[in-house]
Amino acid sequence: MPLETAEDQANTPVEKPLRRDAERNRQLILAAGRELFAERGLSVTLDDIADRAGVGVGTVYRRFPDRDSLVDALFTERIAELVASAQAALALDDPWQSLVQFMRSHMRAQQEDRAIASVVLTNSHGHEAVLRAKARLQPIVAQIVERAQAAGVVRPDLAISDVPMTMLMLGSVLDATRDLQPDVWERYFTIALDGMRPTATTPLPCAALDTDQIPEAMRCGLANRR
Amino acid sequence: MPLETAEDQANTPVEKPLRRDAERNRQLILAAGRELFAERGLSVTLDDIADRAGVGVGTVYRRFPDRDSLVDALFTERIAELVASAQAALALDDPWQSLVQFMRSHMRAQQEDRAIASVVLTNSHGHEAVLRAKARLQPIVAQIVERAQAAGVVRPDLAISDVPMTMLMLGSVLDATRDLQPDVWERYFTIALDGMRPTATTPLPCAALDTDQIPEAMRCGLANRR
DNA sequence: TCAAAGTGGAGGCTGCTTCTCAACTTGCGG
DNA sequence: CCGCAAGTTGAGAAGCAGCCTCCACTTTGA
Repeated sequence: MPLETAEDQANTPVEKPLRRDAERNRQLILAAGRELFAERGLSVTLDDIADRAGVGVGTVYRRFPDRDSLVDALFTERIAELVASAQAALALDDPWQSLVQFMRSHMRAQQEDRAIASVVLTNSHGHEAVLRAKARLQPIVAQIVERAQAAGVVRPDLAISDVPMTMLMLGSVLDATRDLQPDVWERYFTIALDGMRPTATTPLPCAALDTDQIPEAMRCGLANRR
Repeated sequence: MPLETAEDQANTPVEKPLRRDAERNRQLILAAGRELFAERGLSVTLDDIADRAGVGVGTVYRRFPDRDSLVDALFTERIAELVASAQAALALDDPWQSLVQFMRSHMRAQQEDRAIASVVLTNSHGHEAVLRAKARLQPIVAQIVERAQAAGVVRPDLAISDVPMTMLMLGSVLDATRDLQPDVWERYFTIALDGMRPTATTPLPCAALDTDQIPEAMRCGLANRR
């Protein structure tokens, strides 16, 4: 039996180092993808990205067999940043500020990058890398909400699933207004937060979605944003 | 000089009565359009509508030169209903209930008809008939909000434009959840309403959109819903 | 009865995206 | 400095979806 290759040993494909020009192009493509996804959302075409990167489409397809591979490469890191900021939020002493800060940093991320909501909230984009990154997010959110609830700083009928749904809602405002007045979402963010406090006690008239219904809901709610 | 035709006199094209079969088909097309727009939103194609109506595409195009003519024919009446329910809301004694009832009936309309938000909130669909119908809505909404403000039943920094924006937000929840649990929007409706009450006093951190920016915002925010 | 009105739906057109391929260029180990 | 594997390119194939036209045919009603 022959010696195993590094690839076999690690079970992750070795990246035999790319030729220098190829690596340079890869970086150009990643940079272009980052910019374009941020500016115009997930609906940009790989042709657009090739143009912006100053390379041919063929080069893009050689490096990233499909759009999701590129998404994977680009968003794993962005999501890790979100996870980090969620952890930072969770580390705050004040359970209410913890929730507020988490939601706000999520919204800021959406404001800076049109595509991030689609990737984070649905399961329709990217491959395993993105999935794994997202898997770390959900329990932190749950902790943040549960802690707020235990501390009595949110209305008692608030559910975990209300947080992503609120993100979705505010995201629609963001999309509508980013070209006119990119900060207006903060008005509705404030309204939503005030509506979540325990002082706002009109009982919520309907059961919340289960957390496991959220991906499906987001798939529908963001279908249009690609 | 020949006698003027009725058309010239009225400046509205006379509808010389259609042949019986043609009129029957027209009704079939309208019914199909109503159903399909309600079920699937404005993005249904005229081909789809022809199928549902059981007529050929050609027949649809003969009767309605473009999608917007059909939208005009279908939504003028729906919008008139909205105007009526807004007036009914305005007629209530309690200024707060007035606002709540208006918004709720608007949401109900959205729940029953996927297309109505796109038609009512943007200026991108339909022709003059729809425009004229909508023109009657805006001043009523303004009155409802102003009265609520004068009575001190909403936070003082609430703007008129916050109402359509809230509709947009809640609409995104509705779209996301209608197939899972069509009433969940009421949770977020409640949260939003609680956040609009004067007890919720975190000051709104950003100026509201002008009412005349609303159509543009809605055009962006609903672009995806067609 | 028959001209005018109306019909259907295959198919042309346009516009968009994804992805391929064959001819060409470049980097680098020997 | 050479040769070739690796890389590049971009036109265009292929596929799809929607919009709308056209004309041989049917139906209506004066």
